[in-house]
Amino acid sequence: MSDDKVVPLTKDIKTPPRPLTLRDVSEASGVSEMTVSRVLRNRGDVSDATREKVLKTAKQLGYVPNKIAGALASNRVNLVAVIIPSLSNMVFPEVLTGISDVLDASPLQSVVGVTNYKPEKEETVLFEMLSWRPSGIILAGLEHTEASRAMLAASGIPVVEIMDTDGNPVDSVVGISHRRAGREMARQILRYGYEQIGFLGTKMPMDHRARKRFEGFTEALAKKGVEVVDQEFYDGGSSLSKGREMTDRILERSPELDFLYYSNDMIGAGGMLHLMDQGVDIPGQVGLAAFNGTDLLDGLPIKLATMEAGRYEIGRRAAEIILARNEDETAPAGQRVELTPQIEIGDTLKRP
Amino acid sequence: MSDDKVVPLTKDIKTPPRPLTLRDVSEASGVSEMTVSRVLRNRGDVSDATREKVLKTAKQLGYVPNKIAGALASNRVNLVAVIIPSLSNMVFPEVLTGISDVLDASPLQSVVGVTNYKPEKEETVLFEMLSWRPSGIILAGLEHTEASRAMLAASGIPVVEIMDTDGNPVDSVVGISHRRAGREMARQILRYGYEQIGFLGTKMPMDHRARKRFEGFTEALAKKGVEVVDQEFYDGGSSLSKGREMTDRILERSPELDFLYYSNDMIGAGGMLHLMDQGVDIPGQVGLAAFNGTDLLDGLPIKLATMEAGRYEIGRRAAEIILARNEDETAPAGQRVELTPQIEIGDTLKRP
DNA sequence: TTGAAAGCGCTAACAT
DNA sequence: ATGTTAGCGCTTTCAA
Repeated sequence: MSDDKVVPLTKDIKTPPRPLTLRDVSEASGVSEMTVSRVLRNRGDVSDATREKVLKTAKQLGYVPNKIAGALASNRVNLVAVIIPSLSNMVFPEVLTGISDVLDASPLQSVVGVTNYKPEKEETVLFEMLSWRPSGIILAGLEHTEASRAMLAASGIPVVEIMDTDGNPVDSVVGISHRRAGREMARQILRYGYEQIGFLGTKMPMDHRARKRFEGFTEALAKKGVEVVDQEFYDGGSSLSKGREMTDRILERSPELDFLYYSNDMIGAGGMLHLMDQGVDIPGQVGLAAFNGTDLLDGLPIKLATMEAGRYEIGRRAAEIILARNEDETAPAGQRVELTPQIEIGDTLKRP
Repeated sequence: MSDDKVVPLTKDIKTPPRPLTLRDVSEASGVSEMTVSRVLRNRGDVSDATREKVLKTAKQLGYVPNKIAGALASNRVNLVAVIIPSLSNMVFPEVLTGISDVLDASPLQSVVGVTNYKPEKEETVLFEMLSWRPSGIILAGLEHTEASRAMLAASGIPVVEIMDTDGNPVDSVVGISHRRAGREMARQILRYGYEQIGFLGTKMPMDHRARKRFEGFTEALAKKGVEVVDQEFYDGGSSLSKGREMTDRILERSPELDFLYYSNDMIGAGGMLHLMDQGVDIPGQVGLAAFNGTDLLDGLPIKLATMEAGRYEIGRRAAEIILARNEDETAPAGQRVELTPQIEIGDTLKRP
C-alpha cells in the first residue's frame, strides 16, 4: 500500500474553516438574507427563479444552517427529549424505535438521555435537556425526584411518562399497569394448579416496575391463600447465565418449588435452559413464566411463557401525543393511555 | 380512589409560563446579569456573598439556563453527535455505553442519531446534527455518501469513524479490521480440519463490515485452495429463529457441509440450537462459528465459537479522542486505533 | 470583584 | 415577492 492513498481528507484543510452563515449565501447569491432564510425553510412566497438561485449557491458553498441561532430567534426547537434508564436492557431500544418511527415523518427529532436507573442522574440529565428547550419530553416511569417533577411541571412543555401507569403522572402517561400484569400472571399460574411459587428478579428498589409486578403478583396469590415460597434477587444487567445461577440457587434452597416467576425474559430463558439441561420436566415438574415478550424467546427449544408488554407501541403512542401537542396548541394535555399486556402461554405454563 | 388524588400537576399551571431568563434572576437577586452568568458557570471571580445570593435565588425561582442562547453567544456546544445504523442490533447500544461512560466524566454529552443502515438517511441525520454545531462526531463505518464525507470534512469538527478500519477515514478511526477478522476465523476453521464450509449472513450491500469479513474469509480459504460451498442470506433484524430457518435451509440444500460461519452471534446461536434439536453432533459432524462476542452466548447449553469485537472499548476510545481534541486544541487529528479481535474457541469449533 | 455594551446567526414583524 | 429592522438570551470584551 502506497502512502499517498491513505492521506486523510483533513490534510487539505488549512484553517478550521469558519462555518458559513446565511450572510455568505446571501452575498454569493445576491439575494437578501431574509429571502435566503425563507428559501431554506420553505416559508413564504419566493419566486422560482430566486429559489433555485439560492438553493444552488447554498449547495455549492456547502452551507449548513445554524439551528442554534434559528432556535433562539424563532423560539422553536424541533427536539424531543427522551430519558430512559438504560440502553443495555433491550426493552428501551424497542421503545426508542417506536418513537423514531413516528417522529421520522415529522419535523421533530428525538434526543436520548440515559440515567442508569439513578434518580439523581435522571435529574441531571433532565436539567441538561430542558436547558435546550425541547418541544416535548418522554421519560420512563412515574417515579422521579421532587426536583425533577418540579422542573417538568414548570417547563411548560408536553411531558409523557411511559412504561408504567400505576401512579400520578405529571402530564400524560402511556404504558401498562404492572400491578395488573403481576396479578394476571398470578391468576394464570394458580389456574394451572401450581402452588409452590418462587420469584426471581432484580433488587426491587432499583426497578419500580418489577416491584409493582411483584406486588400485584403476591396480592393476587394472597387472595387465594397462596404465598410466595422463596425469592432470589440480583444486581446489574440481565443475562442467560445469571438466570441459570439464580435458578440453581433458589431450587437448591427450596426444592419443593413447582413454579418460577421471573421478572424478565432474559433471566427466565436462562433458567429454562438450565432446567432443561438438568432434565427437569417443564412444565410438569416445574412451570415457568417471565415478562416482556422479547423475540429472543422465539428460537429457544421450547417457548417460555411471558407477557408481551407492547414496548414498540408504547413508544409510538407517546411520540404521537407529543406530535399532536406540537401541531395543535389546543390538543389535550394529561392524556392517559393504558395498554393491555397479553399473556403468551407458551410451553412452560400450562400443565399438559 | 377519589378524584382529587389524580388531578395532574399541570392543572395548577395557568399560562404556559414564559421560561425564566438570566434577567429574572438578576432582578430578583439585585445582581447584574453578567455576574449571575458568572456564578452559574463558575467562571471568573465572584465574592462568596454574591455567589450564594445568586445561587439561592436561581434555585428558588427554578431557573433553567437557556443553552441555546449560551451556545450562540459562546460558540460552544457541549454535544457529541453519534450516528449509528440501528438500536435493535445489540452491538450499538454497547458502543453507546462505552461512549457515555467516558463522556459522563466530562462536560460533553452524546446525542444519538439512527440511520437504519441507509446512507441517504445517514446524510440527512448528519446534516441535521451538524446544524447544531456539535463539538465532535462519532459515526459508524467508513462508507458514506459523497455529500456526507464532504460535510464531515468541511465541518471543522473532530470526526471519529468507528467499528471498521478497512478504508480511508475522514479524520480519526477506531475499530477492528473486519477483513482480518474474517481471515483469522478462516484459518482457525481450516486448522481444525473442516473443508466443506457454508456462510450465513445479512444481504451484503446493507452491511459493509459483514461483507469485509466475508471477503477476508474467502480470501484466506482460497489461499488454501478451499471455497465456500454454499451461502444463505437474510434481510431485516437478526433473531434466533431466523438463524434456525437459515441453517435448516442451507443444510437441506447442501448436506455435505461440515462447517457453518455466521455473520453474527444471534443467528449463530439460533443455528446452534437448531442443530442440537436435530441431534447433530457439534462440532464433530458440523462445526460452528459466529461473530461479536455478545454475552447472550454465555448461558446457552454449549458455547458457540465467536470473535469478540470489543465494542464497548471502541466506544470508549472514540469518545476519548473527541474529548482530547476538545480539551486541547493541539491534540492530534487523524488518529488511527485498530483493536485486535479475539477468537473465542468455545465448544463448536475445535474437533475433539 | 462587578458592570455596560456589543453581538453571536438567525427569524418575526413589519415595510415596500 | 423581497427587503429592513429589531431582537431572541446569553457571553465576550472591555471598562470601572
